[in-house]
Amino acid sequence: MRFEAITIKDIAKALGLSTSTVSRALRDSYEISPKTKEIVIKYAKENNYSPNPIALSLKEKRSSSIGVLVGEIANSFFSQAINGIESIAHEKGYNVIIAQNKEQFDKEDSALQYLASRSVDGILLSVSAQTSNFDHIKKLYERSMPMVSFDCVVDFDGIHKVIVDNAKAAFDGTEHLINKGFKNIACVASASHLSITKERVKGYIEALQKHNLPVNESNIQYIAHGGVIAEEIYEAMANLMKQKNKPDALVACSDRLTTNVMRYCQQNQIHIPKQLGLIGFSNLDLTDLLTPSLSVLRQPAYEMGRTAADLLIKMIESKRPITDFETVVLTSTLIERESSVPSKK
Amino acid sequence: MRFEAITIKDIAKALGLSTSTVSRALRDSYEISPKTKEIVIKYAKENNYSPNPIALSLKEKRSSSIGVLVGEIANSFFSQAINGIESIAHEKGYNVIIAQNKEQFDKEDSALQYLASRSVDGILLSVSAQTSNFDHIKKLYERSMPMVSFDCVVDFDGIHKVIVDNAKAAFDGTEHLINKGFKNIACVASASHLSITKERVKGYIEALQKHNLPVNESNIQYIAHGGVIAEEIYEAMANLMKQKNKPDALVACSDRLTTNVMRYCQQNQIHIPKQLGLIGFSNLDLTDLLTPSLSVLRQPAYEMGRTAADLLIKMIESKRPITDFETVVLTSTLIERESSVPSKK
DNA sequence: ATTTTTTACGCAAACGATTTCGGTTGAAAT
DNA sequence: ATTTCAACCGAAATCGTTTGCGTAAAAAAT
Repeated sequence: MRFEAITIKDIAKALGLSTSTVSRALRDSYEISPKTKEIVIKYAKENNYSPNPIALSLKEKRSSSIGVLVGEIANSFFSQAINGIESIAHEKGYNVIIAQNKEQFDKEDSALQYLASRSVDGILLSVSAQTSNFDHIKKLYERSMPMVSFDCVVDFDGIHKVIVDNAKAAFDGTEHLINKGFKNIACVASASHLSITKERVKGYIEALQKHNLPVNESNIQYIAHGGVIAEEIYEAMANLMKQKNKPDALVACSDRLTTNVMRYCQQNQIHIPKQLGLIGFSNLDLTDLLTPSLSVLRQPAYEMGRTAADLLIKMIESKRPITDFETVVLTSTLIERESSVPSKK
Repeated sequence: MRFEAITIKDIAKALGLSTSTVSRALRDSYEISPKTKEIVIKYAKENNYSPNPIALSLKEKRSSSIGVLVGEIANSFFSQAINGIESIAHEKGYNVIIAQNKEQFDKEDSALQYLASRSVDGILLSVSAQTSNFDHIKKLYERSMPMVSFDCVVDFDGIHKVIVDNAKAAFDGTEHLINKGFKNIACVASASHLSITKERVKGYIEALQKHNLPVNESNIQYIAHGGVIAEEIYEAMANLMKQKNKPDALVACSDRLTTNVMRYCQQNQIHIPKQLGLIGFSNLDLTDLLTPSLSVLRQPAYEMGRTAADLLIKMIESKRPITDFETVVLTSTLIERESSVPSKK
């Protein structure tokens, strides 16, 4: 059983006209008499005709759809970003095909092939935590597939990027902890090769240095899969906490990391913020409901999605090849709550 | 700038063959000599040819894509269900187009038109909280668009449905509270006209009746937008708590409702579970981290997605019209945590 | 050597829509 | 009466692919 729609041919036959006349009447061409137009439009409306988008795509050589490739839609940041992407895409007549990489390189690769083969007009992507080689992306890009990278961006030039002020956000978060009196601050970040990780760790280090605090390499833990595997974080936390000089606070560099750090602390009776101050990157809606309520560095996910989609569609619709590539940097927000403020005693 | 792929025509021209020969060679037809096949396949591989899916869609009258229309992807239940849908869809060669209704009728309607006009081969849908009239869905369905309804299902027959044992889940949740010693249990549910709401409220009432507890209509609050507007819940909670005979426990009938009930209690210094026991439907990953940790009724979202997608694809690929419609009922799980257990004192 | 069968390939139509080009009216202008 | 020119409409190409049908040449059978 398949959905059978009425075609322009059916209308032509029913009305004793040619398909070209019907097509022109529906597109309100000046070559068609008002009378004929009226008849055609009336008939089309009555039989709720709508043009077959596939036939149109074939003719126009465009599918009016864009692909979005992200870590996982269950991630609040991404679902918010997707909302932003869709708001722009729908406004401009594109539909959105979503694919997930689950922070795995091979899934990213196959999803990318998949999107390209489904002939999307362009792709928005945030690379997986496992991705250190960008050949698969470059290859597609060099075959002139319009692309915009956002959040976890690719590390080569010649492509639009939309990010937040990662270094500054991490700097602010770290400095915030310092200002609250914490002295030995650890950092849990995603895979070390990611630009986003490098920037955030850089901000963390700079804040320590500004305040003349020692930078201890063993206080920086990198999580290969970006937090989707909880055990990796538990292990990292165990490494941190078994040190002689245990950290008294921690900056977590992504959503998954932040929540899994909390989970570890809860399971191991580490009191936040008494034994460990915590601030983390997070776009979760529930951070205010946690105990303690979570101080977060929040990214403007919706805006990032909108910006990235806007850049992509401009690129798709541009007549000439783009040679001028932007890196749009949006600002994140520090929301101070309980987890980063030592309990007064 | 647009992504230009190599076509079968290009190969034909380059190799001095006809397009039909190339097509057949690539599809390994017996009519083509091994030699020719080899040449064609080699050339195709070298120039990484892949068939244009749009042309194929036009020819085959199918797009190999299915639409999914849900409340919002930021909702954990839906993002998990979508993961299940994608797992089946990709396995069977379909891609997934996601649309959101944001629990609004008009958005649902336009998204539905949108999906149909994008010529998806079938649609999976969970209706919005505002939807009490199903004409827009029926119309599409009668034009023989394959559809499967899941979670928040339509209220007419002749369509596959995938749901959980809503009444039983609510019954179990309510009985659980009763067994923990709560006596005056309220219920916060989504829009009253939804089948899912009716069933859950039914289960709630049955549990009260089984245990000879009075059913107090004013203890049942219906939330028109299903929880996306926090104020509606705050108002409902205020209504409940201003009663002379305040409830001592509460069953919340969806994710958003549950978390917003918690938020209300936190803002109004109502202690859970001391002043109000709480159990709620939720598929959030963080419910264990909340304070108190949240007792939940968890739906098998991933499995529901898989089941619904499987039914839909079977329907799409069926030769004959389906006349036998299933309602698959999966079981939800009660996870007991702190929010539903009175603090011992 | 002639006929029959196979093998291997090309032609053309089809899917649904748009668009270029061309043709037929009828009326106005000369 | 002839020319001109709108106004209106149709035929056909096009997008990329598949597929039924036709057919040349080669192989096999007579």
